[in-house]
Amino acid sequence: MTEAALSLRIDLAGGRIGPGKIALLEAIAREGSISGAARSLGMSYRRAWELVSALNETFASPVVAKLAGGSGGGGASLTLLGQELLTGYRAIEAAALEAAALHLQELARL
Amino acid sequence: MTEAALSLRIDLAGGRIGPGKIALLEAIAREGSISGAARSLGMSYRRAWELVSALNETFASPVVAKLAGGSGGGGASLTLLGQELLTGYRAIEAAALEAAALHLQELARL
DNA sequence: TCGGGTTATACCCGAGTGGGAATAACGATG
DNA sequence: CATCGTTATTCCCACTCGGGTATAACCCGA
Repeated sequence: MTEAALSLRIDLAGGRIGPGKIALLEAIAREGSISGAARSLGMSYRRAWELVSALNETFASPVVAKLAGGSGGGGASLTLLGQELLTGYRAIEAAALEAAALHLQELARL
Repeated sequence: MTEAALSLRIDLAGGRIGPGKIALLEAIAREGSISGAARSLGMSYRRAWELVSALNETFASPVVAKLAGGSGGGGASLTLLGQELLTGYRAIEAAALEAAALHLQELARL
């Protein structure tokens, strides 16, 4: 039982990306819409929309593709860039976590 | 030139510890007082004191030893626990950074 | 006994954050 | 062309964070 958890934040040129935005991206991919993702995460639609907006501003091309109106009212999905961001972050997270696991246990028993 | 920087935050049972508190601890060790550390970091004494208070609440025993009054007005220094926390965090940071460096470069060119 | 720099603490206030609600725009489907 | 759930946007407001300020308490050394 490791009492200590590690959370990563990446500073890109366009902005910061942390666990919250990553979780939102995953929820969007899973739910198929921003509003659905917000509901799923217990977050207000307003905040989710703002986060997506910030995410899309972070890179040269958007990370989330949005569609207003249409069948089912529309929806949102990850662009290829968004999927790459997701897997990239998770890869960094996994590598960092594995490398730090030993030291983390040590620190947890302080 | 790595465009992407990584910052770590550790969630212990008693609270979270990130780059800010670690920098403060280092400044206290270097300056010998909370107020000196605050000045050094361009931070208000009020905030520095609050961070130290939060840090000391995080663990069973204090991380910063404080002394009011006395020669030079008093001062503050790191306890043994505080020094261990510092080196532990830096070790985790170094390990995580090294492990993630490759993936970070990849992500930076998105 | 006084000075001085520190810790310790309370108060006010501006800025930023984010929720809640309301409303418009959208567009495929029936 | 009406419906429906979504995106998009705008208000208002409570809460938090942190700076600034002020003041007390502290205690060694001169």
